[in-house]
Amino acid sequence: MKIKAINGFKDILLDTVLRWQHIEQTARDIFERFGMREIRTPILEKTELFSRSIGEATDIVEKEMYTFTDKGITMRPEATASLLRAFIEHGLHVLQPVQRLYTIGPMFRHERPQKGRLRQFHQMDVEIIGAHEPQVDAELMAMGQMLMDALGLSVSLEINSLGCPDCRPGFRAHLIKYLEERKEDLCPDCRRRLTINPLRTLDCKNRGCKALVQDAPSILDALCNNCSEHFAAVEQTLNLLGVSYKKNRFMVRGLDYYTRTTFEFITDELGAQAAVGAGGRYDGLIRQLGGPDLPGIGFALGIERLVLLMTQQDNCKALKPSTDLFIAALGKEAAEYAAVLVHKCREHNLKTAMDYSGRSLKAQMKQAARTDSRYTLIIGDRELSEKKAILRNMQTQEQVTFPLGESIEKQAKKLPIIIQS
RNA sequence: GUGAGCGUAGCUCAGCUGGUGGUAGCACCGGGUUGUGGCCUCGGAGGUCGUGGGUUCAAGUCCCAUCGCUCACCCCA
Repeated sequence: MKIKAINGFKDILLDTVLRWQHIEQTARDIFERFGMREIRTPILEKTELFSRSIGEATDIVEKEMYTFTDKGITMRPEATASLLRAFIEHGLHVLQPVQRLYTIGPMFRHERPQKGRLRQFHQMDVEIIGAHEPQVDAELMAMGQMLMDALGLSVSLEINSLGCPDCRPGFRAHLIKYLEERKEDLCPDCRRRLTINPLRTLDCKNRGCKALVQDAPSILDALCNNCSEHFAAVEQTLNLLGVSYKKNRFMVRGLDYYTRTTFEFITDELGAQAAVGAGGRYDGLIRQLGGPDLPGIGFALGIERLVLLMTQQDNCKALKPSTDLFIAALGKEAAEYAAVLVHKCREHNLKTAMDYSGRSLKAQMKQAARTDSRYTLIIGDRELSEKKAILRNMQTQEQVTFPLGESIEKQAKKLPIIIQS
């Protein structure tokens, strides 16, 4: 029996890795322009950390966590909880009134895999802790949009407010009342949601529910003055920054800790998975986890989903591996000579390759083409005795003589100058 | 957890109502080009048809089971 990777866990191969690297590098660059600092936290945490932050009754905590039940530890299903734990544990708030943090890494959820959804998936997670100002909410969204633009991805930004402990319960009661009166018209899932998480009905894909919910009370009308002003200021700042967005009063969040502003970067090109990034404000969470009473806001981007989108929107043509120089050797002595020259060239910063199998020149040229080599240096025993190798520009097909008279060290210094000019 | 679909070469796939596994495409190796890649051309290598049972003279094909994968629901990045 062949051993294969387990379901929902994927190898990331060769060219695909280049897309990952490009996404991560672009993200780090932009995050750091916004003053974000990277932190890295362990993958395993006390189970309680997640149940307390994400919410005891959420699907994630109820049935999706990889938990070592005998040890009371869990593989993180998301990053915010871990990041806040580290923030609190190390008292990072005393270093700066506002901390801007990001982390990149794998998350684990035991869900049924499908397109854009895996059991081990990767997120880039950004959090701003200690700022309650709505400008920060908008700034974070603007940063997300900047990243999407830099990656050449076309997605849309939707925003909503979920209110706060002052106004959400009232709205919730209102909504329940409205839905109860129309219970017969709801899909079976929504009837179940009514008791577990009534806000979720706003998000239902069922056509009947969608229509029904159109006339349901709107959370945006139910916000208290503070939340309402906050949301208005977020909108105003987005407008000032030139970030386009759409208000979506039906957008809800799966995790319990969200308050006020929530937002999603969405696409309709990933099958059933719409969100490539999502987040929001969580003003009570840090205190709830035993830390100082500080507000926070953050969001996560799904790297696999970005890679899929990027591949689908065809924005990765330029991402190809290449080699500066391929050295083709013919004959035993030439091969020995070439092996040393290859090593020296690498010391001088050239991406250099050769083939040790002693195959025909044709085969070696083919290999050079396959590695997308810019130049090929041909050294046969004949060239060796005449102290003149042939340097071929693979693109223009021009060939010049390259003298082998000097020491290998000197040649290795000269080659980069020729090749990089 | 629920539902549907699919497992044939490294990859993408043909294979009709059962009758000897494809000169298929891509990739790989070699020749045509006596020492020059991409294009062309010729050849070569590569398979327990996911696995186990059953029906049959005969199963890649039909039936059952099992494993795996995919997509969708739920939920979510």
